[in-house]
Amino acid sequence: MAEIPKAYEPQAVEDKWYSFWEENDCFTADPERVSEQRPAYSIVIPPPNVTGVLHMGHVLNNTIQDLLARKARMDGKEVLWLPGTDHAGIATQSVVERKLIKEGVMRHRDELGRDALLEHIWEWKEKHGGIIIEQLKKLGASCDWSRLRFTMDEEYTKCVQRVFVDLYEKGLIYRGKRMVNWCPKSLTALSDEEVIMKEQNSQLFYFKVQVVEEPGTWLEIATTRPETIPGDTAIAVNPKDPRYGKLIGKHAVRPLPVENQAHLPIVADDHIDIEFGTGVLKVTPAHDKADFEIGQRAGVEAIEVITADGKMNELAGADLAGLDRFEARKAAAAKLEEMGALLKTEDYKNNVGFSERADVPIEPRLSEQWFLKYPSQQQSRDCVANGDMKFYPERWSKTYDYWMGGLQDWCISRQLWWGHRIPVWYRGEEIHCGLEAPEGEGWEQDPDVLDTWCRSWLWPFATMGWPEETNTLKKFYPTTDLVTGPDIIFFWVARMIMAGYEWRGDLPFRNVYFTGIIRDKKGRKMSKSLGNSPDPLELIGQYGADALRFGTMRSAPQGLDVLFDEKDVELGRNFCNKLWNACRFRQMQGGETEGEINPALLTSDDKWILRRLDQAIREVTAAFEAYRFTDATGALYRFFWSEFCDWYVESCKATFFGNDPARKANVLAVFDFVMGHTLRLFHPFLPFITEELWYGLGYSQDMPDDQGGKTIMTAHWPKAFEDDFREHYALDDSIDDLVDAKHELVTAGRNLRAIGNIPYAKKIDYIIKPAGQLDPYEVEVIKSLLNAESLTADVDHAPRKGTPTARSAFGELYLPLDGLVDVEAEKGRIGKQLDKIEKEIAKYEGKLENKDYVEKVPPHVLEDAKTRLADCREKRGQLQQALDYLAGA
RNA sequence: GGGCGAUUGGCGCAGUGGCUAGCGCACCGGCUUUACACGCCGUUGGUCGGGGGUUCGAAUCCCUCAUCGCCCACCA
Repeated sequence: MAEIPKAYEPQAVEDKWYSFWEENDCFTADPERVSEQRPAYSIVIPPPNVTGVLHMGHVLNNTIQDLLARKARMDGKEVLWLPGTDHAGIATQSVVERKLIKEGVMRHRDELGRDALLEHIWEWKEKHGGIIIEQLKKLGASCDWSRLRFTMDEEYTKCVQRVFVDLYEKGLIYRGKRMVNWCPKSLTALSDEEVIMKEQNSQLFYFKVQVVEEPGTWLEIATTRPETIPGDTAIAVNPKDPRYGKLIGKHAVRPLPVENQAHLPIVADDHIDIEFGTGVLKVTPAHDKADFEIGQRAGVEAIEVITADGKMNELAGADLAGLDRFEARKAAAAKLEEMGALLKTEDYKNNVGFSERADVPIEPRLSEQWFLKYPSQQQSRDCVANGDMKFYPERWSKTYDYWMGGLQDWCISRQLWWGHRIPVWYRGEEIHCGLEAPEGEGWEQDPDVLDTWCRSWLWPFATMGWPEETNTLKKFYPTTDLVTGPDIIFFWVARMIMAGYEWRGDLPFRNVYFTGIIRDKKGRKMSKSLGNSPDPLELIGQYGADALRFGTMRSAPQGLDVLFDEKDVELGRNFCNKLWNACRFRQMQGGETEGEINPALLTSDDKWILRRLDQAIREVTAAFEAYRFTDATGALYRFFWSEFCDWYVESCKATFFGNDPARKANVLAVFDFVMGHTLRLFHPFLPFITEELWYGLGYSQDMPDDQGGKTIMTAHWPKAFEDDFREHYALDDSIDDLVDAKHELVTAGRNLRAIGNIPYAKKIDYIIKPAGQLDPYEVEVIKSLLNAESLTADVDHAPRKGTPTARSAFGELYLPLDGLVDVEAEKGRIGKQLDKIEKEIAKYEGKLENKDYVEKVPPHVLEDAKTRLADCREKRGQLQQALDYLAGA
């Protein structure tokens, strides 16, 4: 740190140290090093989409992971932070398909064929796949890049197929024609979790049907989907409904299609809500989940009238066939009206399921798909309920438990090409499930691929070499922490837990930290269309990665959404600069680095800052244990800025600019001790600048050279002071009282300047009347902190009238100036304080006069109240005296 | 329809029965004080969403209402 710039310049520093860490294998986990003394710590990254770019959500999520990883290294653990990317089935395929269509390469994927399309996607992946990884490095992420995985890697693919085969053999996977959520745009089935319910402004159509057996009797039906009438195969009513009981078992005429007006049985079903609409439901088993079940119970057939891409087919009749489902709705309503069957239409708000990716209404559809019965359900549910696995914030465990209690089979096949092919082969009626195609001619592999999450759920162990019992797997599984968003608690977290138990016989991670959602400062979700989503790389360029990390962490309380404001990053930048300059100041004082601290020469301020440091270590360490990162940054911010810089460093100046070399050397030693600890406490949050300063100040000298040199990355995490340490340096409680009183006096003394309207730079004379024995050092420091020309200690000082006075337990401070005081303003100020004190006194007097209070309150509270009252009365006396001084001035 | 969360000075948050309700930002006033104007010093500002209850004592516990947000749910 020969030439230290006045302001911290992050760019060069960041690149330099990241390369250094990588070159020295600082991020590489070695299972061989794991031992009882060196426990393993592991965390797997939630793999970002391979073609994605870094956004603020990634910043939040990965900063937290990096904090945990770096803290664990400093705790002396062998750390594996395992990175990777996800191939993101539908998302990636749609992006590439759109691009190819735009470029005129194809109009539809069928033109190109499976292999050619996959080639294009791989090409795209190679081109854009590395971006996000490089961006994570910019953020400072200390991942073990030598273990980078991709969900479409050959080995990973093997794992996915192996799992499928295993589940198939266990009888947990089956194929069946069932109702699934069908996306008419992506032409694939979706799991329930991929369907988003949205409220829609729809219409409720009322129409009538004639009862066959009772001419003249009509049933009124309310529906939102008249276009599916041709697919109706029954009419259902509630058996308890007195209006319709006698009609059960009879038939009604289905009005559409006009060329085939079938007779439908009127059936009873408890599911029907008597209150809703007319209490009569048209049953369309092929196009509604509930209707499908009613149809099954009633034993009626299912007639499909809508095609895979959402159009009406021939069975819908001449009037509707070929129309899009939404056009058909209008056409069907019009037809009913024409027939005189439409009674009325009402505006109606209902919830409609949308495809998460394609954002079009899904179509419940009868389709041949693969389904999975979740394995290891009970264990997975129990481990969270009984606390073996902990969720932070804890409340998500309720959500988890609720979902685990209502598991439905999972539709895992997708009619896409980009993904893991289902390892099943067919030949005529024959079916074979296995990793390889069976011997012989004519076998055709199932064309479908597996749901994205059906691969992601193996992430914690499939990335570690499973099914081989690799050292990595042995030492680092189960992982320690998982950091993810609560939006994928079902998609991913729950399924990983089940997979972990099923194939490893153990939970996949011990703690799950759920981040909040990043929003803008107005609380809106970040989105491209709103343009409120800042580019993290730009922020890093402008403020530095440390600033971004610190700012984000500082505003991300556990369990709440993060209202992100660029101001936070600016604050992080300012903070780094403050840290930089404090170290720069140290550097300017010269002297030996990290000298021995001599207990005999410690000043009250030295002891005080050591005590504050001890407190900060405790707070930050506790905050880490509770995953409360805002608390950690808050404690550090306060300690470093308010306590260390504002008070300690300022008080050091009395010594640094004085002429007591022994004391100066000692203060420097304390400074280095505190700074060395402070840098380490900051390192997980501010990896770059702390490393730069660690080296710059020479604190790395005593570090063991066994790993990547003398980096702060592996410096030991500070420990709270032991008793013998406190005794050795005489860090007893009385220090706080002394120094607090001193600070109070100084603040009050500075205030006297404001009263006298004297600029801080102007050297002035103060007189102090100490309350007790006064150490010359204290006089020196107070003088320095007040920027006083002189500070005369005078036990017997009797101030003249009109003298502004400041006081604390330390003593009284006078500013003997004439004509500079706005007496009335000062009287008002003191009067205000007096009012406050009077209220306080009244409150405590009231309390202490209350018999119940005195009898029932715990002794220490009673004592506190008495002390407090006495203090207030004394203060009142002082204030009154101050008023006296002013009077007559 | 169920469940969860939030409601504390202008903004964002801390504070889960007991000292004077804290912090950051913003605001206001003053400072080119030789680490830092990405800074320093000093102020101002809150009857803790409303109501009720328990208690010697409530921001904190209970009940209730309100507003906002999220999740779950097959009323067509």
